[in-house]
Formats: sequence, C-alpha cells, structure tokens
Amino acid sequence: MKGEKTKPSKRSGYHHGDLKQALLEAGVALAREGGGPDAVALRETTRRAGVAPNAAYRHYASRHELLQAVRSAALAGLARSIEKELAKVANEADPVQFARDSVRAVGTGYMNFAIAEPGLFRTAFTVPDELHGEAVPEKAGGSGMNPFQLLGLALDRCLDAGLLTQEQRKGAEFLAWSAVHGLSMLVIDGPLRELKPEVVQMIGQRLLIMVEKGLT
Amino acid sequence: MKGEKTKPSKRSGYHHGDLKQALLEAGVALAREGGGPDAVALRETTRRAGVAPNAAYRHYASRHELLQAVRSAALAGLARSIEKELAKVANEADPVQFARDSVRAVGTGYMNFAIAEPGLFRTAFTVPDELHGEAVPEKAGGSGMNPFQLLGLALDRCLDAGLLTQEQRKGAEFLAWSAVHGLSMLVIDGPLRELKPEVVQMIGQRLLIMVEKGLT
DNA sequence: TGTACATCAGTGAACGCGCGTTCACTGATGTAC
DNA sequence: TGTACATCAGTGAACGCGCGTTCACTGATGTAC
Repeated sequence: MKGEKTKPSKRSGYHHGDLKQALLEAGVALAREGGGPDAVALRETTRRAGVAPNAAYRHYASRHELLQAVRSAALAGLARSIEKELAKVANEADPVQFARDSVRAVGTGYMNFAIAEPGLFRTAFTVPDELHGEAVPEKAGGSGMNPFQLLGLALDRCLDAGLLTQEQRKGAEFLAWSAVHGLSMLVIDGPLRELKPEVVQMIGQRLLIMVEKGLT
Repeated sequence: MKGEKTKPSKRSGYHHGDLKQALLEAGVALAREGGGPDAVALRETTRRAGVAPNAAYRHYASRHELLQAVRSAALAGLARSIEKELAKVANEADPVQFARDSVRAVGTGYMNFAIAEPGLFRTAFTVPDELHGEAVPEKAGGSGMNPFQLLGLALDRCLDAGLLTQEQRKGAEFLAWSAVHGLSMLVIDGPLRELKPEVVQMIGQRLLIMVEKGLT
C-alpha cells in the first residue's frame, strides 16, 4: 500500500501535493478571519500554505485571480446555507404553505450566513474589479445553484401555488433580495451591528413577513 | 481692505490657513474618486492639500481619525440628499398622502445618493473599527438629523396619519431601511450593478411600494 | 508704536512594514526507449 | 527493469511601491510690556 500519500494536505517533500486547493483554503480562512477580501493577501496565503510567495503563481495568475476563487467559494458557502434551510421545508403538503416557507427559508439561510460568516459574506459581494462578462462558474458543493437562483426557485413556488401573479412574480427577486441583503449588511457593518442576536432574529422574521405581504 | 485673505483655500505662505478643512475636503474627494474608504490615504490626502505628510498630525491624531471625519461628512451628504427629497413634499394637504410621500422621499433620496456617490456611500457605512461609544457628532449641513432620524420622522407621519398602528410603527425603521439599503448595495456593488439606470429607478419604486404595503 | 519671546503650524528626512511581482534557479516526477 | 531527459512545481533573493508614523527642526503669528 502507498499509505504515505493518503494525507492530502501534508507536505510530501519538495512538492506540495495539492497546492492550489491549499491556497484556496488558506485564502478562505484569511477572508473569514480578516473580516473581508482585503485580508486575502497573496503573501500571507502562501505563508499559511507553508510555501514560498511566488509558488502561488504556478496556480493563480495574480492575487486578483486567487481572490476571485475565494469569492467563488464564499458564494458557494452562502448557497449551501440557503440550501440547508430549504431542505427543512422540502416535504410540505399544502403548496401555499410550502411556497411561503420556501421564501422564508431562503431569507433565513441568507441572513444566517451573513451573521455567522461576515468576512466571507463581504467577500462574496466584492465587486470583481474587472467586470469582464464572467459566466459565474460556481463550482463547489450543493445543488450547483447560486443564491439568486435559489431565491428564484422559491418565488416560482409562490407562482405555482397561486400566491403570486405572473405580473408580481416578475422581478420579485430584486425586491426580496434587497430586503434580506440590506438587513444583513446593516447588522454586520451598519448601525444595527450591536443589536442582540435575538432582536436581530426577530427583526429578520418581521422583515420576511413584510416582504411576503409587500410582494402580493 | 484685507483682500488677500479672502481666498480661503489658497496657501498664504508658510501657514495654510485652514488645513483641517482642506484635509477633510481632500479626504472626501479621495473617498469619492477612489470608490471607498480605502482610498483615503493620509499621505495622498496631504499631497492634495499641498502639504507635508506629517502636517496632518497637527489636526488629526491618526489616519483613522481623519477617516472618521470623512465618514461623518459622507453621512451628512446622505442626509442632505434625503432632505432634498423630503423638501419636495413638505407642503401636502392630505395627511395620508403626505405621510406616504414622506416615506417615499426618504427612500428615493437614499438611493439617489448611493447611486450618485457610491464611494461616499460606502465610506458612510464603513464600520468605525474601534466601536467606542461614539455619540455621532453629525456636524455639517441641513437639519442636523442623520438618515436614520429622517426615516423615523417620515414613519412618524405615517403613525400620525393613521397609516400605521403603534405596534406596526415600532421598529419599522429597521425594515424600511433594510430594503432601501439592500437595493442600494446590490446596485452599486452587487449583481444588479450593470442594470440600466431606468430599470433601477423602476425597481426602486416597486421596492418602496412593497415596503409600504408590507409594513401595514 | 516697537520690541522680546512663547506658541503655534508647518518642514524635511527617515523608519520599518507588508505588499505584489519578476528573475534565474533546482529538486522531483514521469515518460520513452 | 534501468537509464536519459523533458517537464513540472517548487525555492531564494531581490525589486520598487506607498503606506503610517516619529523625530528634530524652523518659519510665522500673536501677546505682554
């Protein structure tokens, strides 16, 4: 047996094994701990991976490219958080209740992630600097849907259940998303940052009710 | 006449005249042009003011303190934008319509500022790093009310007009604010960033309708 | 009104820092024969 | 199965940059007499 190779992230001599992945993980850790994208420094990332600074250039063309990978991972994490909440309501009988709960779940998963991982959340919403038409690769984990698509899914359920008209459904993503995104931001960065968690939780629920009522 | 002193921002020899103000203005310009708080570098600020780097320390204890001043100015700018919209509806007959329009005005002024001055908007919502109980000085321009207070004012009008019950009024700031803040963020930094201005404008109006309906 | 002097507001040079990136290199790996 | 060699994935040293901040200083201003 070639047992010595089974430790994937341990250095096996001169070669690393999977440096690209290790760098990505280190970058994610930095974004998480450092509270945002600025904390993802190429040098510090390589330091964490136990490698010379320039070794990163074998796998990423620049610091910016590494950051985009981290951003992608952060977005995937957000998606996973939403999916986790969605899974809880996956088997409902009443389609109307099902649709309502789905929208709620998306909002809850979104805000949960923002509060639990503010650094990654901020990183996920960093503007990609050069906005050349990127097709959103969205690799890691889960269903492969991004947060926006998951919200669309939940709203489609409202449409199917007759909660929303075609007219109302159109562009509803933007409205619901805005509300949830805004509260998340205000809680982690803004003036609501020192509110107690249970208060935030309550406001979050009221916000979702407002969205439900306001959309129809 | 002492006409030589009338040019306030022109250097009058060794002494500057009003360096503190000049630094603040340069800092605001940097935040505006650079797209956010990171662009407010102390050295660059002094360079703009035509002064040695360390001269800044006569007026601000640190880069951080300068940044807080810039942040304060940005917040004041936001308040002014809201007040501008509020002023348009100041003289209404029907109190219900007046109240509705007031809330709309606050939201519109808020979003207008975010879109017109994204750099200042981002700076306004930078976390003050050390969150020692700052009493929000809120000096410059206008009524002296901050954006949050202006929103509260508009919502009070809804309460007065009978649009909102006491129960509904409570904490309504957070809900309305979240929606408007979220759309602003998504438009300037997020996935809605390449939407055409007229589309954004329309979504903004729909969002405000949603808030109105959702709050009651 | 004129002078002495303390105070204020600026200068100039230097510090150490961490950063992203480039260069020429070398150790390890895998493939052809 | 053994060896030659191209390729790959790392090293080590150095670059220039802009930053925030500190130091000892000096020019300008205002006040007391």
